[in-house]
Amino acid sequence: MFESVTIKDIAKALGVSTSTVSRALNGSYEIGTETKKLVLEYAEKINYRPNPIALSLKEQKSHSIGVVVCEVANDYFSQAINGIESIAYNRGYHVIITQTHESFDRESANVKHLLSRHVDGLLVSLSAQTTDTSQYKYLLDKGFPIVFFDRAAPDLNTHKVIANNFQGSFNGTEALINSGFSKIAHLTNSNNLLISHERFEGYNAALDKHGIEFRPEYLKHCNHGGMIHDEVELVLKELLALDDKPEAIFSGSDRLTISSISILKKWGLKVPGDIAIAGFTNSDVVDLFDPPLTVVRQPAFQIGQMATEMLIKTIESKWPVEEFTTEKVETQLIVRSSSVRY
Amino acid sequence: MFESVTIKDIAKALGVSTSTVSRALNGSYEIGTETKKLVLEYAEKINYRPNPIALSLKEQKSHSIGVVVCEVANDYFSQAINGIESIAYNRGYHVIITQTHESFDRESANVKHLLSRHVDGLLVSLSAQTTDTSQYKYLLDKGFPIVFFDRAAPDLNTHKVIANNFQGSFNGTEALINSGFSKIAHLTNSNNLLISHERFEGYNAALDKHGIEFRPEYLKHCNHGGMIHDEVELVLKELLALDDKPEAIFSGSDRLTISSISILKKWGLKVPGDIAIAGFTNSDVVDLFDPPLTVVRQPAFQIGQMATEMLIKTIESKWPVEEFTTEKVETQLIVRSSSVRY
DNA sequence: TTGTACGCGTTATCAA
DNA sequence: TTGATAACGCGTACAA
Repeated sequence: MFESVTIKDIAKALGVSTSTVSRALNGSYEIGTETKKLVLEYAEKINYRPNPIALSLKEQKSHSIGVVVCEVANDYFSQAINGIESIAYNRGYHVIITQTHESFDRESANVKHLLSRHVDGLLVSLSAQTTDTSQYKYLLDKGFPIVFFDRAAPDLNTHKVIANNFQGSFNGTEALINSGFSKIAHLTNSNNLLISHERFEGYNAALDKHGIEFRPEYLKHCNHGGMIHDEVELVLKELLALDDKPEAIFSGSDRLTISSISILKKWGLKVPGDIAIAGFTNSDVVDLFDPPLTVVRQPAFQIGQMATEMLIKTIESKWPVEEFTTEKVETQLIVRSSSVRY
Repeated sequence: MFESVTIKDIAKALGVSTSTVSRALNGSYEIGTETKKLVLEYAEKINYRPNPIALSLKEQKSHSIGVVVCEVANDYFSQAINGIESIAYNRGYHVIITQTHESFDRESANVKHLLSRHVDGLLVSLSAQTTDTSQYKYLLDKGFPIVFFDRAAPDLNTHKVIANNFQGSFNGTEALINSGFSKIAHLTNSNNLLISHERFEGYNAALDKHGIEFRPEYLKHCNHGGMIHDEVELVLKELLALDDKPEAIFSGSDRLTISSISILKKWGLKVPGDIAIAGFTNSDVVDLFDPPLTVVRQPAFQIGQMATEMLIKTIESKWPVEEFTTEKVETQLIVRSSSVRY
């Protein structure tokens, strides 16, 4: 079953040359019909499978794609990887996953490692720390296929697949406003990330639409410098120490949403009640919170699929791609009682 | 950066032969000290990286390991994959992940696919549907390295890494008993899975220790035949229709725990209150349930790491392994107020 | 100490 | 229509 049958074995068994076998297998027409049939039947019989490694060496393609994400054990990314796998599998690619743990150094090391593995292309979601995108620029300039998903580099000219962060954030914030809150803080990821900007804009636009003035002291970033829990704790302390405390928080990330609730509960505050929370998350158990959480969900699986399709298309197109597209995928707002004013 | 530098390039640049370069790079001592130095310095300078594909072809090793799990987007498995990746990465292996979605057919297709990819070994967690393990037996008999983790085949003689399901289940059930429940149902995975047996035994032993009689009608399996949600709904209906309804449920799986709570809440039942729940899960947000859930957590990351280490050790040992080990990893009981009797 | 030649499995090019 | 051969990048047995 796993000991490899090669075209040599077939050639020897059938008394033909390896090139004949190769031609028969690859459907080339410059071959005798009966010879072809013979080879195909025998190949089928002994369950011949071409050796992908030899193919790779020959074609100078690894048929693998590299994935750079911050964390695998994360609802959003595990769902995205699911989507990536599903497409890659069908197209005959395999996927090498690497994690940055939000560190720029690990991110560059991962990219180098993947390159030394001769991956045919890269699927990247930037780390929160990353500001220097020159390595990607370098690769892109040489025509190396890279597709960014979710956390894209704003200045790089390539394919991108991202959620409609503006709209998602707008909707989530508006849900809080609709249930009577006007003092709404915004807790979000590193300012380095484009998604943070987009989500802030959505938040801001929602305030604007409802005639609520934006207060700079209500905007808090977490840069994932150290332990996320400590960072969130600090930021929440600052928010609660304000003269005019926020009544609600709209959170721009899964991890921040969960951390916040956890900390606030630890402090004995009721969520909602003392303070309401809504935010981005892809966890499917937040529905079971009491009360269930109002969330903005990203179509992670679909984003993974789209990015992978784009990447493979880019890899397999012989001509350098001229037109880069940015796909925006709609988010889903799920309003639950957690954003209802008590 | 990504255009490959080969030993040929180095040889040409330095006016030596490729074998000299190869020898210098591989630290062979039958080479002139200054030649060696020269080569190494130049290789470093132009950032030479051996082509892993050529190496694979030469060595008849792919330096990759295949992973078979039911689902990536699952707390337990994404954490396990994290562990797998961390070890594999360090040891120079990469990881090809496939999903069964609990289907036996997909499982065998995945194994075949991984084999045709020439993976050096397999890390397998069986699908809930799988009863026929002959394909693994066949491979193992040929000396192909396979390590099972979590969901192992009882009848196969190979390395296994599993959580101490008995103890975990015992502890979880006892936590419910300690808070005053005696009518405790057990909801668990397919009877095909060894872990289901072990978990049932743990549950049973806890009842036994506390002089509680086991009732067959309190034991319910979910076979993942169709939609898990529907299956759980059916099973819960049966439990609640009993003359002597259970006061608590000890659940033997992440998905079942979450589904149950979701359905019971949908029916307007309070959890706990009307019925208490405790169970296996690796989700880290169940702490935020109100009240927080009593759970048994598996050290998924560690299990992934151990399984990968074992597999790589098996792959790299030239002699067929005689002694197969079964590693038991302790689970962690986290008692929360959800198992307190109201 | 170094260079030449071969093989790993495959496809492509050329010759027969 | 088919076969022999080179090439992909590497390591290594063997020859020098």
